[in-house]
This record gives sequence, C-alpha cells and structure tokens, in this order.
Amino acid sequence: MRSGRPRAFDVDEALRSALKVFWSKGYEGASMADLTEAMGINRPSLYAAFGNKEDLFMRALDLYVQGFHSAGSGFAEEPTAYRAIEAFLRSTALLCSGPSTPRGCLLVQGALAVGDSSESVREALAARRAAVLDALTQRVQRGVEDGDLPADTDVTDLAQYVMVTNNGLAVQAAGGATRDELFRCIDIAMRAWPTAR
Amino acid sequence: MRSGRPRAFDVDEALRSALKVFWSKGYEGASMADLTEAMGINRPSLYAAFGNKEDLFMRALDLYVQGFHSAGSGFAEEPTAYRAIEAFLRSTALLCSGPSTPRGCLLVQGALAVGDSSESVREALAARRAAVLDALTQRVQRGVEDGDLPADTDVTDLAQYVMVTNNGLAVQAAGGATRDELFRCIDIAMRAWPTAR
DNA sequence: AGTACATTATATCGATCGGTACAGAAGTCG
DNA sequence: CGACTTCTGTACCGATCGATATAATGTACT
Repeated sequence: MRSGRPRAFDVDEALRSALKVFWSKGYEGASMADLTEAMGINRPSLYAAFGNKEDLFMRALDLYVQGFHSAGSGFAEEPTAYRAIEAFLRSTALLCSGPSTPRGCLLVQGALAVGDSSESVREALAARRAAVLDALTQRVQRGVEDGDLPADTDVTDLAQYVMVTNNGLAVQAAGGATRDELFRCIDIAMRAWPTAR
Repeated sequence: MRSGRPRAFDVDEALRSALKVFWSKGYEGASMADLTEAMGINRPSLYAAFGNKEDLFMRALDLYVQGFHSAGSGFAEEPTAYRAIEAFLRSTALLCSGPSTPRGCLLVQGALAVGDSSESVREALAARRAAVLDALTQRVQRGVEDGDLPADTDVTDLAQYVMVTNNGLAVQAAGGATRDELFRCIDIAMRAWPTAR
C-alpha cells in the first residue's frame, strides 16, 4: 500500500458525480463549487486527484463516451444498416431521457454557447462528435456494400442526416420531450431511409 | 426633442451588435465586457438604455425572432404542408449558416448548458421554441384539413419531428456544417414526409 | 447667460470565478 | 516512538463577473 494518508473518497464515484454536473450544466456552467459539492470533496482534493477543471472535464468526457454514449455500444453490429441506425437513435433517445441522468447529450450540451475561455474543450467535443459521425458513416458504407442500401447512396449525406436527427433528439430531450415522444420522432425519421433495390 | 445630452449611439444598431454576441456565445457566455465592446459603448450607457443583462437579452431575443428567425417569416403561407415545412427548414439552414451572422440558432444555443443564474432566460427560450413548435403544428394541421396529408396523420408527432430536424440542423451548423450539407440533410429529411392518399 | 437634465467616462463595488498556500490529520515506514 | 508521506480542511489569492456611484460633458429651454 502507498504510504501517506489514504484518500477518503472513491475517485471513480467522484468522477461519476462530476460527469452529472457537467452533463446538466455544461463545461462553463458547472462551477468548482457545484462540482465539489456534488462530488462530496474539498477543492484541494479535487485538484490533487484530477488536475484542474479542464482535466476533470476531459476525464468525465471519456467516461461519458465509453460508459454511456451509444457510439460506444454495439449499434454497428446490428445485421442491417437500417436496424443499426435505428438502434443508434433509440439508444440516444434512451440516454437523453434517462430518469437518473441529466437530460440531453453531453456532446451537444457543451458544443454550443461557450465563451472564449474553453477553446480546447470545444475542440475536444467537436472531435468526439466527429468520431460519432465517422462511426455512422462507416456503418452506412457497410450497408451499401452489404446491399441493404442502394449502390448510389451518398453515405456522407445519409450519415450526416442521422447525426442531425441525433442532435435534434438531444436538444428536444433537454427541452423536456418525453421518451415516447422521442421514439415516435425516430419512427418518422426512419421513414426517410432509402429502400433497398 | 427631449432635453438633456443626446445619446451618442443608435439603440437599434447597438442591439443588433448585442444580438450577434449572444447568438455566438449564448447568454452566460457573453460577458458585459464582450457586449459593451461589440456595441461600442460604455457600461453605464448600456445599463441606462437597456436595464440589465437579462433585459438586454430579452430585447435581443425579440429582435432575433421577429427579424431573423424563420418562424417569423411566412413559411406557413406556402400552398402545401410539404412545401411549407421544406421552406421552414431551408430558412433555418440559411439562417444558421449565414456568412455575416453567427452559426447556429439563438433559440438552441441558449437552451442548453446553462447555469443556475439564468432560469428566466431558459424559460423565455423554451417559450419561444414552444411557439415555433406550435406554428409548425398548426401548419401541419392545416395540411391535414387541406387534404395534402393523410387524415390519420398525428400532427403533433410530425411537427415534433420537424422541430427535431430544425434543432439538429442548428447544432450541425454551429459545429461547422456547410450550407450545402444542411440542404442535403433537408432533402433526406423530407423523404420522411407522409404521402397524400 | 443660466438652469435643468440626460448621457458620458472613470473608477469602483461586492460576489463569484478557477486555483492554492498552509497547517493539521491519518496513514506507512524505520 | 518518531520521521516521512499523502490527504483534508480552512482560508485566501488575483481575475473577472454583473452592476453602480460619481462627476464631467453636452444639449434644450428660460
């Protein structure tokens, strides 16, 4: 065991608490006072364990993407592109309307309405969203290759449409839309899906 | 003419400058220093002319909705529901990707990622978005009555789908999507439109 | 000219922001 | 038992937040 006074809190649990604060208030909207209160620790403990506010956010962002966001789950493994995208959107709807998590999507919350001080945070979020778009594009591309999408499908445009729907769902969820309402929107959105020839 | 020293700036022009700042940075992301600099006036002049930061934002919000946002333009007067909604979405895409205005939509920018201090601002934005949704719902409803939508169309769900697309377009635009990309997303989104019987 | 009055600019207010110095407390080592 | 190391709690740092007190400036009315 390491010498010195042992830590009186669980780092992972504190990080989960921090994630919830960032999730609901965004990067700049979450103050250190908010964070330390939610995490149940003092300020110096936070800085010793996580560095600074930006480092803490990056850690929370990793946890969010790997542990919560649908791009991390196996949506791409659904048998057809249609079912994969539908699963992706449904997963987003579930995540954004969870009863025990904040409404909306962290990747979208922090993307907008940000001051000058957090350029690197905005870039990190943009990179994460780009990664999601890339995963969607690859799955759509595979759908073309598998023959469950027309050969002349513009995979970039179609993936971006899915991304638009995803972001729109996140905003509506943050605005108070219910889980059922989001699901019915997905049902409509999937009607835009190209039919296989 | 009113007695006393005349104002050295144009109120409407200053308000337009303030709108641009709020539009790009959101309510909390825009500091009074940002605003006064963009407006070209000193702090006391701002407070004398507009009250406080929240009052200024509400004035800017009015200007945005009445002067910029597509819900204020005559999208509803297009002959069919399809063409009305398409016009609405295209108008959103144009607004969110304008070369001389900030990217994205003020109603969406400020809706998310907000601290505790601006509850009333969030409510005002939610009310504006609700008004847009209501206008969409009414136009869809008229489409059902006109017969260019099936009689069993769920107008609420369809309007909410349009709202989701609208919000998604705004987020993608804020993230850097080009005007053409947005337009192609709209082309795909409109494929979900119900066909008249 | 002189008074009244609204706007201007400077300088500053208390509160809060993210971030830390410092001393005491709680462990492992010898 | 100390010596050493790491964490905890308090109290505080300079910077910035939104908002103002105060006094100088410029216009209209008498």
